[in-house]
Amino acid sequence: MPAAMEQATHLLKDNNLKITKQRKAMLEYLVDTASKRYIDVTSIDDFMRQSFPKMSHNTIYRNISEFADLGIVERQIQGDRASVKFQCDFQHEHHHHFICSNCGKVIELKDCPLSDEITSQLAGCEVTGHLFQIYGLCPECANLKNN
Amino acid sequence: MPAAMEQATHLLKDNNLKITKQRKAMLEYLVDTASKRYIDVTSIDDFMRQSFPKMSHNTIYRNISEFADLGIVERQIQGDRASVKFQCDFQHEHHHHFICSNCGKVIELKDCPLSDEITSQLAGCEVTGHLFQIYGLCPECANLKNN
DNA sequence: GCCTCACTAGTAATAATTACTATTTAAATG
DNA sequence: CATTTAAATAGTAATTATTACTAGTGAGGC
Repeated sequence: MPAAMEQATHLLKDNNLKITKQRKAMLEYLVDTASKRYIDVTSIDDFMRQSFPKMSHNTIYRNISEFADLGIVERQIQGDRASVKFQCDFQHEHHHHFICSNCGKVIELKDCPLSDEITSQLAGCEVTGHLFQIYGLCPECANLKNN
Repeated sequence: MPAAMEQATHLLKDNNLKITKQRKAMLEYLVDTASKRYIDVTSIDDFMRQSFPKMSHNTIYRNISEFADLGIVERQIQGDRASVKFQCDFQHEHHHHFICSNCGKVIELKDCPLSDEITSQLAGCEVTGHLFQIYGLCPECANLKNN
């Protein structure tokens, strides 16, 4: 079992969630397809229901929600589609991403732009989070477009 | 007529779009309520249809789209709701925002975190845009919460 | 004031997501 | 290993947000 699966199932157990066939199948699919790119929720729904015709929307959406709550996947709207990506690494240090707007692929960035200079402009505010992302075409998609 | 309305109607005319009662009413509402905060699209829909019971969803959504295309409003997903904000200033220089996750209010930031150091990590990529936003509670909402 | 084309109302369809409930199953326990 | 039980699931239906379609209307140029 790949490390990512280990970590994910561990997290489920720690939270009294059962390792069902459905969850396992979903996690495997996500590790395979959404480890380095965002994939939209409806195509997860489509795929799972093709592979397991008896699976209900409910199950898929609920599980995605739970995975997100546990930090197993990261939710985000790409373009106008609700998407998720498998968490890069559970013990990974804070970082940001370049995201290909064509294929959803992500590239990790080293820097975090949050600085004292910036937060000092926010006197009285309670800062809870931030988002920094660069968009564009990854080398592969840029090539395809220019040829 | 406030400057923002002037600019917006000018932009519409320049693009062969007519200044209809419906558009005017929507713009007025947006200038009033969405100049310094994000407001979600469904509540625009609700409000407009309360004020003008004969207005159709179609009209509201189409106009929001057109306003967005012209840069009159800025679209964004806040939490999980499609939201818009009136454009800060049409000739305003590039900047980013702190956004209150409770009330949607925005505070402008001076800095842009995009640097050569960062883009140099993206060899081969075609960068088309970026997003930098800080989230949290504005001073008012932070106060409310702590009392 | 008239004409034309963009715009709108009204209705209906679609897509994505959530709700509900009877049944099933993972996994804890004896 | 058999029993038990809370959690999860399937199946169906509802809801919510958004878009499509078409006949009729009105803004604004002439």
